Amino acid sequence: MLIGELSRRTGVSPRLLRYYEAQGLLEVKRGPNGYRHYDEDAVVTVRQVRALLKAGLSTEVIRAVLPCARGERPEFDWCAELWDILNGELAAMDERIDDLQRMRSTLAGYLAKT
Amino acid sequence: MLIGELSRRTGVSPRLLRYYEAQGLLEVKRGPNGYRHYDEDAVVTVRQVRALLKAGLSTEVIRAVLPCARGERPEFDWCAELWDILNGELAAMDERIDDLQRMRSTLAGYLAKT
DNA sequence: GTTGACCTTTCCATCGGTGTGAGGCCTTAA
DNA sequence: TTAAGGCCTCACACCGATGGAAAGGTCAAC
Repeated sequence: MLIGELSRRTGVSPRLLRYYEAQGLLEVKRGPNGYRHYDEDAVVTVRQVRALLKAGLSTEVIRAVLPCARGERPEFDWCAELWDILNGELAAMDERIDDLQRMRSTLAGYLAKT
Repeated sequence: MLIGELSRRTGVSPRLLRYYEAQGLLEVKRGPNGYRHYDEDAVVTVRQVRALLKAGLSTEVIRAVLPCARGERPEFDWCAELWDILNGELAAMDERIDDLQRMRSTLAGYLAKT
């Protein structure tokens, strides 16, 4: 399918689809026109990319995560390293959450004092 | 105290202290020189700002949060609104965490299948 | 009076995910 | 043949927190 259709089917702008491609997140073939031709899988891939971005991962991390998420080459040590990366991300998030919740109770305290 | 001292005492660069002021997070008086003069409270305020930033809040949200965090004017409806903002932030974070954890179990599934 | 430390403002840069627009090619239908 | 609409690349702009440089004012100490 062409980029417009993929855009419509995923709700992601063509601009971003090209960007994801440039970041190595999305494979695409070119017709003799130079037009991009995506296969069906692209829809799934784009959805995964969006989900991971929404989860706060960078495209760089996603590039590492994706092949594993797609079930390709689930090799041992390689995925273990990946696992570390993800755990690092999770830890960072947990820390942020903690900070936030601590502030929340502080604020709750101020509110209660009223 | 002058900006250099506040910077030393908080570990925050003068550049950022000026930025926080520009964002309306930090009050400061000027001497006849044009030099900024901070009072003692500024140290506490800066620490609060740093904590909230680290917790992932934007300066815009922090501007709304701060007066309440400092115990000033803890008025009802006003702080209720604030509460909504914070809950919104927390909800967004929880959602991101959820996404991330879902991806994590997906990945874990792939790993287990090996 | 000069040196050096400190302050001022203003402007430019960064990074990553996006938006937007210009200028141009391709294809199809009127 | 032309108009419309889809596609291409390239390039500039934004946001938000932060760093940094440049050019200049101020003050204290020697």
